[in-house]
Amino acid sequence: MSRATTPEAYKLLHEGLQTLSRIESNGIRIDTDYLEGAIGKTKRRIANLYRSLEEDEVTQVWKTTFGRSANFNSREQLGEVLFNRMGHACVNRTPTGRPRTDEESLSSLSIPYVKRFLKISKLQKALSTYLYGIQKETVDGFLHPIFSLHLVSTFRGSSERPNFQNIPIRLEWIADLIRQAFIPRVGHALVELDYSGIEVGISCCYHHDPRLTAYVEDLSLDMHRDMAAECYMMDTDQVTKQLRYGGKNKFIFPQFYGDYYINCARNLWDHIVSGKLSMKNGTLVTDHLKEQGITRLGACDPKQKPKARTFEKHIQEVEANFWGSRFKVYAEWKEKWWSEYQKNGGWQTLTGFIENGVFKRNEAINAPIQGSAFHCLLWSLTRLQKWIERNRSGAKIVGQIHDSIVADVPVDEVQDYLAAAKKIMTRDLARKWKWISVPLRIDAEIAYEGQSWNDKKEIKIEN
DNA sequence: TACTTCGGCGCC
DNA sequence: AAAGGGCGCCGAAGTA
Repeated sequence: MSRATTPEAYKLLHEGLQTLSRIESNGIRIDTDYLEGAIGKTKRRIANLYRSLEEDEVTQVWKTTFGRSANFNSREQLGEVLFNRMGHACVNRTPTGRPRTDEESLSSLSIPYVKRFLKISKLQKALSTYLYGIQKETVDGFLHPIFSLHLVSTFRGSSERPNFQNIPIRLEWIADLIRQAFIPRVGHALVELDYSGIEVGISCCYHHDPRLTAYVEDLSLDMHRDMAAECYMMDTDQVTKQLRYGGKNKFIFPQFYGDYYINCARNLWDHIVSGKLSMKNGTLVTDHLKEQGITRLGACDPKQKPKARTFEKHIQEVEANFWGSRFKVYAEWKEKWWSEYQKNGGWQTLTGFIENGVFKRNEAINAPIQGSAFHCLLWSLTRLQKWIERNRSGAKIVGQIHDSIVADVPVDEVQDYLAAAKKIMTRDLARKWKWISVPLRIDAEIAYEGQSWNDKKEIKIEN
């Protein structure tokens, strides 16, 4: 059970919902010709890949195992073929005891068939969830995703039919395929504004950890680079973009979400091994770690104590330092927040919402941060929509992705829109909520007329 | 045919 | 002491 307790909290949701209705009504323009072509091409690519596997031994075993009911899309059947018929060792199982057949488990087998199977899976996901998913919801060249405020336990928003909040972006070749379908209206540009590091910033408003606050305040500091250096035991000036990515997405964020050293060690290790990553000076990171006395990952078994000279042991120490020293105040806040929740059965967020119910430790600690961060976005969204109406702007907000706002803006209004949005999202919001104790920053990206969402490039905001 | 569960995977 | 926060959508497989 959760409620908007204060009048401001109620107003935030009430107005937010009206804004989201406007966004749904606006819709985003879709290049339907492109979509049709991309669907055809992707279908042919998938068919060709399957054809190239017809002679493979795995295909033959698959046929003798399943006969008429063979389904070469089925991961469950693949698991049966590989692990029970062909004798490959299954190291990963799901909670129900079935062999795990996710990308990570399968790619570690290094079987040519499997490599191609995974490629087909990626294309199939792109085709069914995205290309077809977008096409079947497009009406007269526009897509109108639904945006809700009542479905997420943390008070974040959600999106469906289709989900506008999980359009591929991480893998370039998939992003290329999907995002080209999203285009600006005639005479418009797509403008995307996102709060940089809003959840980390809002977390500081709860725990006031001085070291984390310093990272947020001082742009010359770089937490992700620093933690990559510590995890991979190198100087900060040896950290490449990819290694920084590992520090950020395989250590810092998982740690903030409540993960622990065993998973982090595994993922950090896999990151450098499967990517064959090097330091800036060209040395392979695995070779470098060897020089530092670390030759292997370690058992990564929760029941075993990590052994000396393993990467697992090292990351355990990094973790201990992370919470015991570096972000000690944050760690103390987590304990306090958790025990207060256990005592009271709920909490109140900085944005004026009361949340009651049964929560696990990690959920209780993350929910207020995630929800309050989204409320920053939601407030900005309504203010921006009001600015658009008041100024008779031709800008149309077309979507929201948790910490970002996507709008379709007349080309000659772009600078006005950017200036107004920056004022609202940073200065006005900080004035509205006095508890915001860190600087608010936004980044802007733009895709011009004739381009697509896939072409968005960073753009400076003039004050 | 309709529905549920599971595993998997896309995003923040 | 426990051990990854939040979603929506897909196909496969089983059940009603």
